[in-house]
Amino acid sequence: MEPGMEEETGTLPPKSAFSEWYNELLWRAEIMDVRYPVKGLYVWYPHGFAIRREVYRILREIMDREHREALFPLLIPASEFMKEAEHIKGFEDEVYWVTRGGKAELDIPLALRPTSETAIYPMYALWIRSHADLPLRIYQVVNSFRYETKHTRPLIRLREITSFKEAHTVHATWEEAEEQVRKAITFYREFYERLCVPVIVSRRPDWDKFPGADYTLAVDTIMPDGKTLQIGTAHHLGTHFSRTFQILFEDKNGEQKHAQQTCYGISERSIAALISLHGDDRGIILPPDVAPIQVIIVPVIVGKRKDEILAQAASLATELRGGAYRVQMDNRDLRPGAKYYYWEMRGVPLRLEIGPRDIDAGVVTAITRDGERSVLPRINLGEKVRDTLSGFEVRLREKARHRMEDGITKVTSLSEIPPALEKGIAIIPWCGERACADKLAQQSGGDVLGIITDTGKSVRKEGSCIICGEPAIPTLMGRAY
RNA sequence: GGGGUAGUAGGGUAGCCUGGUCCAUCCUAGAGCGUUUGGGACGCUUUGACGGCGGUUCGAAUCCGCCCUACCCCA
Repeated sequence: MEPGMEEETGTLPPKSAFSEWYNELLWRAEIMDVRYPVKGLYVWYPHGFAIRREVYRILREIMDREHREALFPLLIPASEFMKEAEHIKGFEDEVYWVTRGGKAELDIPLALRPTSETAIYPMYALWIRSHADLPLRIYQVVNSFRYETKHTRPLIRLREITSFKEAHTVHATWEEAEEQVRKAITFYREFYERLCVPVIVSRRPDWDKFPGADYTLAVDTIMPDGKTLQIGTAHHLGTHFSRTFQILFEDKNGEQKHAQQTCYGISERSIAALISLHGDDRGIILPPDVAPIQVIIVPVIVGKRKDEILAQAASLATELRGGAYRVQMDNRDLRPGAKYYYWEMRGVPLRLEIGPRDIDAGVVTAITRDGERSVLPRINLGEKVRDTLSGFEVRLREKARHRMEDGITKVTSLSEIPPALEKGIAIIPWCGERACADKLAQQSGGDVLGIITDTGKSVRKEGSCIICGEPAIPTLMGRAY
């Protein structure tokens, strides 16, 4: 940086410089500390971890409606891991191996799970006997390890994924499993709706599906720099794994059949999207649902009325906590302005100020994190706070949705693709052939994400392929993280 | 995978080539005391570092080797 061009200290890099903004935000807002001395591993600060807890509370709430949570071991014996050929091929280059216990070499090396199919399915083979055991729907929230060789990035590309929610379901028929994949997408849509994160769903091309799947649906969003981030996937596994791991059930006619399976996952990339889409030049912005502190009360103290003001602020906090808000009062010995900046950096949705003027007028001054100021009467404050917060949440969701819509461009010719990718996603007509997809990628600098669908099927033909002119299907292209 | 640059206190930098008065410096960094408080307060006092391991040397932030980590460029 040129001398004299320094940023005023105390401010973030502008969000328009997304990469720098993101890196600095992570520690300034106390989400992740990137200084842990192992590549690709990062530390959750308490505030980041508190956000994680709220986000995963919502995810669990949704999952618990028709899944049960369980927990499988981190270590997977090589003998199990190496059973499914496609799966091995997809992961073998990024597996960490435990080969010693103390000084002794292990007879069978143990893999640190990169994903848990091969830990879970041997047990499913024991658990499942008959059609009465189906469907089986289980999930777990665990860490997973992948030896990433590309550039690692906190919350986005990790060697330890700390927060992998993976669901694994088993069904009697292919169609039932297909229906489960479709439902997984509706669960994820609901989850991201609650985070106010807009998403777009597509079916990944066959060469980009999960290793060992019949097909893969993926949930993407557009980051502020225009690149796409995959923030959820759902896979129809068919009988690939049930054949390998001998997951058989006896159907109503007494016949032994291979089970049909699905799996689907979400990781802390959800939190990367959450903070990236909503944040601004002052810090992160959290939807009330996931804010560890929803309301921060800042007493504005003047010397001679100090006790009175603090008492009023404290009773305000008590009252609002009774209304089930997550409330904190900031009575540190700092100037009010310093506290405003502090809590704005950390994303608190609503700030209530109470000072001599407010007390005398019987009001509280309210400022939402997006800068809307209002004066609320002190009586029935709980109701007013609820309305203020829900209005804020709606604005946040709508703003993010509009930016996403602006980032998606429908194009019909090759030359239109690069400018569309600059902004975000291009919707192009594509025939489905790999050769054409490779040419598209090569000539536009983007990747084919997949065909637009929420269900994996019933895709309509529309237009003709940009490369070969054959009948085409609307397809997403983007620059993927 | 290949190449390059760098790592000095909580953060930002100087010093390194030419080894020694090096107790370096700045900040919304930390600690203490006091005065303050409606958008980043001020004064005084004070704490703290040379990425890790090994080597050369009477003496290493500085020279040499290996390792780790970060960033950039190319595949």
